[in-house]
Amino acid sequence: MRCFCLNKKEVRVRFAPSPTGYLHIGGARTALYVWLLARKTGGTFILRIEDTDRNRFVPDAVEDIKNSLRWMGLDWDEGPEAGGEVGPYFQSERLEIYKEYSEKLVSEGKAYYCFCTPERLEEMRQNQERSNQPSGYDRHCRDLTQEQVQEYKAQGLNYVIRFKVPLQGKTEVKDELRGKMVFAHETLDDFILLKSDGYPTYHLASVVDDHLMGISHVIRGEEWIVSTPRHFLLYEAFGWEPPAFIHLPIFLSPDGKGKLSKRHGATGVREYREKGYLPEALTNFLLLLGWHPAEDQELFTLEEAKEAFSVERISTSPLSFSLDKLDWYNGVYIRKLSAEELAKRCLPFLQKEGLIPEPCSSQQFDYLVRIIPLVQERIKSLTDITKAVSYFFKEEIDPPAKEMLIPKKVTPEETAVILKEVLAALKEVTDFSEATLEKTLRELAASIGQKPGRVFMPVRIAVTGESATPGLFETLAAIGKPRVIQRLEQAISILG
RNA sequence: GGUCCCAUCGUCUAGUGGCCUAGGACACCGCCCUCUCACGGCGGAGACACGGGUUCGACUCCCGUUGGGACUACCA
Repeated sequence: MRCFCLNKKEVRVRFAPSPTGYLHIGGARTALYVWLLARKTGGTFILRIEDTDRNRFVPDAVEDIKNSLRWMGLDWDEGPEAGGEVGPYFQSERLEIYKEYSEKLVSEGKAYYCFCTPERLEEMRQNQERSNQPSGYDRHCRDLTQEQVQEYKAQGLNYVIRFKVPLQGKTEVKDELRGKMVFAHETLDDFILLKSDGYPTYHLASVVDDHLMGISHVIRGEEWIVSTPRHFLLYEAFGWEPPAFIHLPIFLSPDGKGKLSKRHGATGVREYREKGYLPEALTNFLLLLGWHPAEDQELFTLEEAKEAFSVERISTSPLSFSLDKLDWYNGVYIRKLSAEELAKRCLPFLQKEGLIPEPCSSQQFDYLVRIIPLVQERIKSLTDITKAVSYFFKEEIDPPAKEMLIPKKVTPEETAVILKEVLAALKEVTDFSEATLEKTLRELAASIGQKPGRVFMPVRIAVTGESATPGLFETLAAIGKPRVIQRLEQAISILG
């Protein structure tokens, strides 16, 4: 039975991404849950940048992470730009702290200097693999004497600091969702705390920082479960009380094979943004990926999620997600937007396609706002807007193919006659409004003895070049008489 | 290989021993609405991995099997 009781002490939680790439969709889900827990409990949400890997550092990753979080509506109380009492919030600026704490463990005999070269380690690993032995450091330097250490240091050899894992016994760790897990010490090796470049490993840095920053709950991906005993061992070595741990189920690839990775399409939040997804849709989608409300409910604003969220309803099984649901959410939220708001959000996509100039005149924008309601329930992504409105903005459309203009079971000649009748009738219309156009065209169809559809379809294609469009009359009205006449004439000449 | 985690419709999930003939959502199929497409409405198909226990009674508890996954770096 899961039981999650908030301690009396204040909730301080952190999202601690590593700037080795753009904000990953899985990271975004973690950030969401962490933020939700903070907001739900009136706690503090901290953003901490774990930039301790100099080799994989990506220069604009921090910017991307901050932008993506903001785009999703997740604000942080402490961290980069926000400041805070327990900074700095970049681990690369806390090197002295890690050095101090790791040296402290060495002096207490709980950690030791290791001078093994990468080459030796590599060879050891290969031997272990070849003989099917469990992998792990062979503790070659664990029992070096003071003198040996001094000598190696004097020689200028590179060294790391390793944690001295007890040879016997076991460590019991607790996950708030999964309960207790036991790890025998024999299965743990003497992991590195401080690398030879003076940077800490994740294990050291996260434990030290979580303690120093007063973190109450660690929410992180399931891939960290097997490292948790190391972290408990560290808390114990320092004499600190460990926080509560909550491991989130990982995202599997849509084909169910392995972790979600770049091979399986978009993994970065920015990619979803560029693909025309709304932040409302993405967060709602992510919210229900691994968490479920007490009462069935599919639609959540961030505000509602803040109310409803609870750690104990997070699921534990790994999940492979399909984007179908995200597309559905996107459509739902697109339909909820006001015409003006949707127009604003679509504008960059239209400008990128060159359909609307940059900067956009107020007339252009007003026209867009007028068109939006016609296509609003027909697009499921912001990128769909360009195709949906192109014939409204273009002065001329590409001539439709002849076959396309001709309905089934109708001859080209008959189609031409119909379009000519329509052309003649529309030329007479002075009030080019939806209502008048509908009345005119319906009466015309009746007078020439044609079913409405037989008349409307060729007109639709002639004027838009598309067989699927918004309602014909509102479309004609929005395109305007001159262009409608011109496009009808173009179609008639194609048939002629 | 070793350690650990997980297991209900295709997908996300509800389910905490009798409320389950297993509920919802997306996707799928059909019908309705209709000038096309969409939206919307109605309906349909679709799952408790397997085997042992425990119990008057298991989707629910225990064990095993199988399957999936994570980790196994001077990466996080």
